[in-house]
Amino acid sequence: MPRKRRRVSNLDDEEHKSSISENLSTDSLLLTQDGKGDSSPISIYFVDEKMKTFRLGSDFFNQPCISLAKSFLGQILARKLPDGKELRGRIVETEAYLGGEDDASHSTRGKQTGRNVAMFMPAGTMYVYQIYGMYFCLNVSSQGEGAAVLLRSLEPLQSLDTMRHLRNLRRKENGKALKDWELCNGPSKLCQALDINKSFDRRDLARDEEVWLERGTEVLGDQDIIAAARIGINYAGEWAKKPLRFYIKGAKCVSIVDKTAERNTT
DNA sequence: AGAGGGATCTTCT
DNA sequence: GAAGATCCCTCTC
Repeated sequence: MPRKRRRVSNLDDEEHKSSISENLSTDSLLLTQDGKGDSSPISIYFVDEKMKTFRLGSDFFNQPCISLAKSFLGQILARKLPDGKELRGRIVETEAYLGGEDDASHSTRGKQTGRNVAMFMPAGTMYVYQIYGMYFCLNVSSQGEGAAVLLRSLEPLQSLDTMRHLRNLRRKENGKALKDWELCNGPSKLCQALDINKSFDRRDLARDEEVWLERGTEVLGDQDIIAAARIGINYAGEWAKKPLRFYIKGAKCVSIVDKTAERNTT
């Protein structure tokens, strides 16, 4: 039986030239980890002359897994397509996968395989794996052996028309049009919308030319973050219940809202 | 709003 | 050979 495969046609040409990087000020070049003031400020920015944009560097990624999972919230994931078009989205939901002790992690019990080696590579390395035979998920390795953060949802900011086009490639023609908030509200949806696939596995998010992270404009505090159980890991026993999923309270594009967790957070 | 099933194939046992 | 860090469509309440 011939396999159906829709052709990836030329992307929409509408321009969205507004550049977020141009609006970034330099007065917040320092941050304190966890906002608790218990560690000295670290420099996390550098200006990539080649790309003419601010981006978060290796120091940002080199922090403990849970800390990094929270720190991702509010930051901006940027993607440059081969045709030069830039897509951006604000990260609103992540999950921490701690490594050896974590039964839900691909790296549980220190298990290292061909698939998950990126989890053991230096902090900031992207781990992209295919799931259910047809989707991709994007993780970023953190401090800690085999630990990584799954990026689950973005609030689309730039080039939404292109994101919608990329998302529609695998959908029925008769299907309902995707709302803006549905473009990236799931781990594999964001990979579709930003055209992130297996070729990004093991690449460095701090230095890659096609995808990078920028400092968001809003400063978040602990009161803005909900901690809830992770999704789709019910097989993991006790670890399935641990509050290792983090999302921005009230954010529109969170994939699954946990009302119980929100009640217990106030 | 929620339940259920199909799609689809790599990875590891 | 089976499961899976998912998504989408359809059916029902």
